[in-house]
Amino acid sequence: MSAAPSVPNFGCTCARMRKLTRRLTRIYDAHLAAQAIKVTQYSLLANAAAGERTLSELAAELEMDRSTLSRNLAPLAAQGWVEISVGADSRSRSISVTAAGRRKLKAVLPLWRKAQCEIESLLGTKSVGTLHQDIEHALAALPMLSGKRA
Amino acid sequence: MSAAPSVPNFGCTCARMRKLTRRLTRIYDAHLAAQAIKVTQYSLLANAAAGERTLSELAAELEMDRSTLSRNLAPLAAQGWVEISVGADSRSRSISVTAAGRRKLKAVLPLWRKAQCEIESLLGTKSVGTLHQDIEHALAALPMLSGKRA
DNA sequence: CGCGTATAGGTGTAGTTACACCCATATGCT
DNA sequence: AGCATATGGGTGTAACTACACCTATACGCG
Repeated sequence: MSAAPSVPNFGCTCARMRKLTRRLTRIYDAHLAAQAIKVTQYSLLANAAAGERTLSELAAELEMDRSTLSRNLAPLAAQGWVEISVGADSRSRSISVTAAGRRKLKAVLPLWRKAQCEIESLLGTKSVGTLHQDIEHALAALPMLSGKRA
Repeated sequence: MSAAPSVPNFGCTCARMRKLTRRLTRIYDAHLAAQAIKVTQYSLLANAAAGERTLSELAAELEMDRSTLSRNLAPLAAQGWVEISVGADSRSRSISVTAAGRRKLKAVLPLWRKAQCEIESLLGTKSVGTLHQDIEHALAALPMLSGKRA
């Protein structure tokens, strides 16, 4: 099926991805609501907890515009979960997760796990696996196009 | 691999989806930029072109919050691509694509096609197929959770 | 040392997304 | 007819996303 892409709506990979992303985000957010945190924030916090890095480094990892990351960090900083300090290079900002941030991560983890388990039980562990593989394959094959070209 | 979901970042389906969605959106947007339209807007316009419907009906199809759709339609209406008129039920709004909107769709289609073809050639037609299948499967299996519960 | 350029972040602007809440209208029941 | 309730949309608020552009700092070269 779908020999040539002629019907945009049904065949648009981006639109489909976005639709599923909306659905997934709502499901995760519903689970995490009890801890008053969104899946986007939890994910960002968890990434930041992997080690202190500059804003640019973290943005590159997440393939997110630096300005986007800057703004997404703001609510986390406001809650005291991350600290944004001036780095060695005084132009740069060093992002680190605070003790409160680590406590928050611990508190949210079981809720995230429940969400993830729900997804896996609804989709089947196997399906989730292939979905992850597909995503990984796409991330490996597609150009990043992030921020500035070259 | 990934027996039990213990490492949130790497195993979070939502985070992975969001990351790939960011990447895809940037790629499509780069192609569509020549026609000064975003893939989200093009997709919405194409959906709306399938037939005149109320805002709620369209929102249900797209699984988008009604307020979200309302706001996403605003720029399209501002460009004169869609018309938002009062429906039979005077509380409702009827969304229809204008002649200009259809012309726009025609003009953008080749750009969208180029984007979609680039994706398919980078990923492989087969991979895109399985990705679409996985997405479809997920959309069929996961609860909508949209708007108001029940 | 000083100047030109490159780099790190922030701001302005704009669009995407959703929840809570409000207003207006429609509907149903008495 | 009249009131209670349900439903369709809009607004307020807040977060996510990115591009263009600006500022400040760093770095390299003469």
